[in-house]
Amino acid sequence: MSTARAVIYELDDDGADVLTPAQYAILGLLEHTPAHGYQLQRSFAPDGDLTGVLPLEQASLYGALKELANQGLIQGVEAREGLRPPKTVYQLTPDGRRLLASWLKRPVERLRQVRLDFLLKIYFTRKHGRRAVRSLVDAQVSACHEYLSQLEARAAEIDPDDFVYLVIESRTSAARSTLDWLREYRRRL
Amino acid sequence: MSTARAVIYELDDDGADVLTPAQYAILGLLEHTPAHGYQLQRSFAPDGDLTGVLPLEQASLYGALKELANQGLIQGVEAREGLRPPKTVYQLTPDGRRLLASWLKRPVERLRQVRLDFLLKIYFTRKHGRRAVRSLVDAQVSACHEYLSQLEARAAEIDPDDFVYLVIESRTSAARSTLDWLREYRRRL
DNA sequence: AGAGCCATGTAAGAGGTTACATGATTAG
DNA sequence: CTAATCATGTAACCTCTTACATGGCTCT
Repeated sequence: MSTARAVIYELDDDGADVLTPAQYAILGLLEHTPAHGYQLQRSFAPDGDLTGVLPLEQASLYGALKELANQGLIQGVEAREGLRPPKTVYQLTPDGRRLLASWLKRPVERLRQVRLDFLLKIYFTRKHGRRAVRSLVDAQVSACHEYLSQLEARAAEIDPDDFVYLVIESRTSAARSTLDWLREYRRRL
Repeated sequence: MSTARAVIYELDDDGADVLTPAQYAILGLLEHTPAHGYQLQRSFAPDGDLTGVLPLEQASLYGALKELANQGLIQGVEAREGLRPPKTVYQLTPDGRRLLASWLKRPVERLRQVRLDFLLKIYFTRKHGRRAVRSLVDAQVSACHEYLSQLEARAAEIDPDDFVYLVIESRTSAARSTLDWLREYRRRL
């Protein structure tokens, strides 16, 4: 309990991710429909929606569920059907719901997260309607734009023959094309 | 010894990476000048060339050196200066040299490796002259091009309203811009 | 009767990070 | 004399992955 509250405070402070992408994904999947481990696993399986975005082994999934329950973000209830081994059906707690909501609103910080965490956020935000998606994309565009400015400022200070320049340049080009892609996506929304 | 040979065979078979990027980087640094751990550390330190490309903790560095020595890819000789604690100066073995050369020639497989492993290869290949760099970049352009074709083929089979389509599209755009960057770099060589 | 699905977990190992431990030399 | 630098390592911990263990149910 108190651990979960501490988590929320941290979030208010610096807005950093306190869970792994997989853990947020689980919260997202539980937002509208409670489920047990095996059901969740299907979302990450070869023909599930999240394949390709986020591979998640079965062992990691059950580990994540236990961890989320420990932190008071989800709550499990045992359900029995006949003589089968009991399954634990999980649902979000208020804390979990808050944490998910704050994660969904926040754009990702690093460029490489755009192709993973950001797409994940889009996936769950879609269920909140187009306006929510637009606002997330806008926030991400701003974040990428700022990142790009920082890179360009750094590049200006470096000798173009230096290896470091090549590295920065590579990142700059990646940031620009990510920005282009985001804007194009935004345009179509 | 026999371990190292097995490694070489594996390489000939499927051309997969058998070492971590950090380990290859160490081989690369040792190619022309033998060095001890503390010297190598400087290359990864805040003002070293490889900062930003490959962060490497000191504990990991010494761990990697031990592992490379175990595999017979580098060989260490103890050196003493006065009463100071002895330092171990490492140099490449013939096996290590072969493994490095084959890694340097090979383009990276995954898109996300372009911004790390590939730049690393460029860094070391530069010391072999412009022709070597050109040939590496050409190989990488081909690899990316093939990857892009595969993505486009997959995208054609998917319903554009599906979330998976968005994922593939994101990758496609990343692949295209990587390819653009590579070609632009190649043009300037 | 056997294959495959439902459903959950443990165990072992690899790899990486943080922190600590050691101790001499050099610069200010 | 004190701080920084030289130089190497160990120990505890965390996470992730692979593999195995369990056992009932459903369909053919």
